[in-house]
Amino acid sequence: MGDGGVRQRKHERIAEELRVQIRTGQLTDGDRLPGENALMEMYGVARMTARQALADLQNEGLAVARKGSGVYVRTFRPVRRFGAQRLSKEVWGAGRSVWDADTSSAPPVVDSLTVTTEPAPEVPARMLTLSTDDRVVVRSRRYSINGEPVQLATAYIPAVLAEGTPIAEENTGPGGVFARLADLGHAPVRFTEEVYARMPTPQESDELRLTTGTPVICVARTAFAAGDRPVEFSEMTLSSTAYVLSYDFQA
Amino acid sequence: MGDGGVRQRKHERIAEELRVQIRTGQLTDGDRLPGENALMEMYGVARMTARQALADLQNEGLAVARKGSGVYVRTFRPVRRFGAQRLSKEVWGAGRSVWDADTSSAPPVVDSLTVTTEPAPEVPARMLTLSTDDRVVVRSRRYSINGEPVQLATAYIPAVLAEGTPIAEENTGPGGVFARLADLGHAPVRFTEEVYARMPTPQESDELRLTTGTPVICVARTAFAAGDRPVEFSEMTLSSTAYVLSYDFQA
DNA sequence: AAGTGGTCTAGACCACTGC
DNA sequence: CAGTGGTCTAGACCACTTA
Repeated sequence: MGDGGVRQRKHERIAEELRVQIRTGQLTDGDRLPGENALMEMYGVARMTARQALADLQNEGLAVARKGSGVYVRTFRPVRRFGAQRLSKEVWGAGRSVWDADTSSAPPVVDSLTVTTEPAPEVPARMLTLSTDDRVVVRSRRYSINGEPVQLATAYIPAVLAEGTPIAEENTGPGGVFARLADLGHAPVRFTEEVYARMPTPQESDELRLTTGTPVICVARTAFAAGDRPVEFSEMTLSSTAYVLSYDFQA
Repeated sequence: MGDGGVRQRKHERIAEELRVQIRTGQLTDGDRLPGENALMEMYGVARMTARQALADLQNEGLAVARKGSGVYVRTFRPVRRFGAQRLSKEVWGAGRSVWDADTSSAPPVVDSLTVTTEPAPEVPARMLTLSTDDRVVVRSRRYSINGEPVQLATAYIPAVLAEGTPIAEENTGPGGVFARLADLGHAPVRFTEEVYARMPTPQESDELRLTTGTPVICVARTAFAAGDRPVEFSEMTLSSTAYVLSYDFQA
C-alpha cells in the first residue's frame, strides 16, 4: 500500500495504451499493432502477458489476429442496411427480390441453398401455429457480399401451402417466396420481428468466417397473411460487422 | 502423421466436451463446471490449457467465471421486451412512462441521471439537423431491473425547444420527455430506429456489469414531430442478456 | 484454511505468412 | 527462412469465496 493508486494489471495497462492509440486515431483501420515480441520488449513482460493484452483487444472487437502475420486494428464499420422497408409490398410485389430494396452497392448473393420438407421443429411450429407432426418446407441459405458470408437464414413455410409449388423448388422465381405466397392467395400483410444479439456458436463462427469479438444479430420474423394467418417463419443470423437494422414507425 | 485424422487442439477438445454437456442438458443454467484443477487432472493438461478451454466457453457466452468460486453455466434467457409499441401515442399520451408498455414483471428503474445543456455532439447534431454550435439538452440515464443495470441511454433535445421547460429538469413529469414535447406543440409522430450489435467497451462493461462474452445492442432513435421536424435523438446501449427487441409492421 | 480463478513468468514447439 | 501468432508446459503468487 501507499503506492498512491489502484494496482493496475500489466496486461490491462498495455491494452489500455493500445486502446488509446486506436481511439485517438494514431492507429486506424488496417494498421498493424505491435506484436507479441515487440510488447514483451517494450514493457518487459512475458509472452503470455503480451498475448493477454492483445487478446483483450480482440475480444472487444478492436483488433483481429492474422496467424503468421500480425494483429491488426479493426474499426467497426457495418456495411449494409437491413430494414423494415425491405418487406414492403412494392418491393416483392413488382417481382424483384426483397434485397433490391437495400441502398448500398453490391447485393447479397445466395451462396449455398438447401430445400427440404420435414416435420416442423418446435420453434417454427409454435410460430406458425402448427403441431410438430405437421410438415414444413425448410429453405436454408447463406448470403454473401463480395464473397464474404454475412447472413445465414432459414425459412419455414407450412407444407400444406408450399408443397408442389415453386416454394419447394430451389428457384422460387421472381419476387421470391412472398410473391409465390401471394400467387397462392396468401400474400403477407403483416410481419413481426424479434431481434437479439449473442456470441456466435463455433459453427456459426465458421460459416460466417467471424473473427474473435464479433457478435451475431439474430432475427426471428413471422409473416402473416390476411386473417392473421402465419404463412412464413424465418430465423436469420447476421454478422454484426455487416449489418445495421433500421426501422421506421408511427406514434 | 498417420494418426488418422485432424489434429484437435487439446483446449478445443475439452471445450467441446463441456459444450456438449451444456447442449444436452447434463449441465444447465447455474451449474458449476469442472474447475481448472479438475480439468488438469481429468485431461492431464497444464493449467493454461484448462484455462483456455474455460475461456473459450466464456467468450461464447456459455459460462461465467466467479473469482474464488468457480465457472458456471449461463444459458441465454433475455428478460425484457423492447418493442416499437412502447412508443405508441396511447402510452405516453396518457401520462404513463413508455416503459409501462413492456409486458414482463418489474419495470426498469432510473438509477442514475444527469441533465446538462451543451453544444451538440456531432452525431446528435446531424440527426437533429443542427450545427455543432447549437445547444442541446442532454439527458443521460442508466436503467436497472431488480438492481441489475440493463441499459444506458442518452437523449438529446434541441435547447431551443427544451430550455426552460421540464425537459431540462431532472423530473420531467408524467409521460416523460415526449409528453412535454407534445405540450409544447411538438408531439412526436414518427420514429426511426437504427440497431446494431457490438462488444462493449470496458467502461460499458463496467457500468452494465457485463460478463465476458456478452455483447451489447446499440439503438439510435430519432423522433420526428409534424412536418418531419426532428425533436429528439436517443442513443441506447442495451445489455444483450436483458433484452429482446420486437417490431411489428405492415407489408 | 482450503480451494478457486486471475495474473505472471520463462521457457518450448508448431503452422503459417511474407519476403 | 525469419518472424508471427497459436498451443502447451510447469511452475509461482495473489485475491477472493466458502465453509
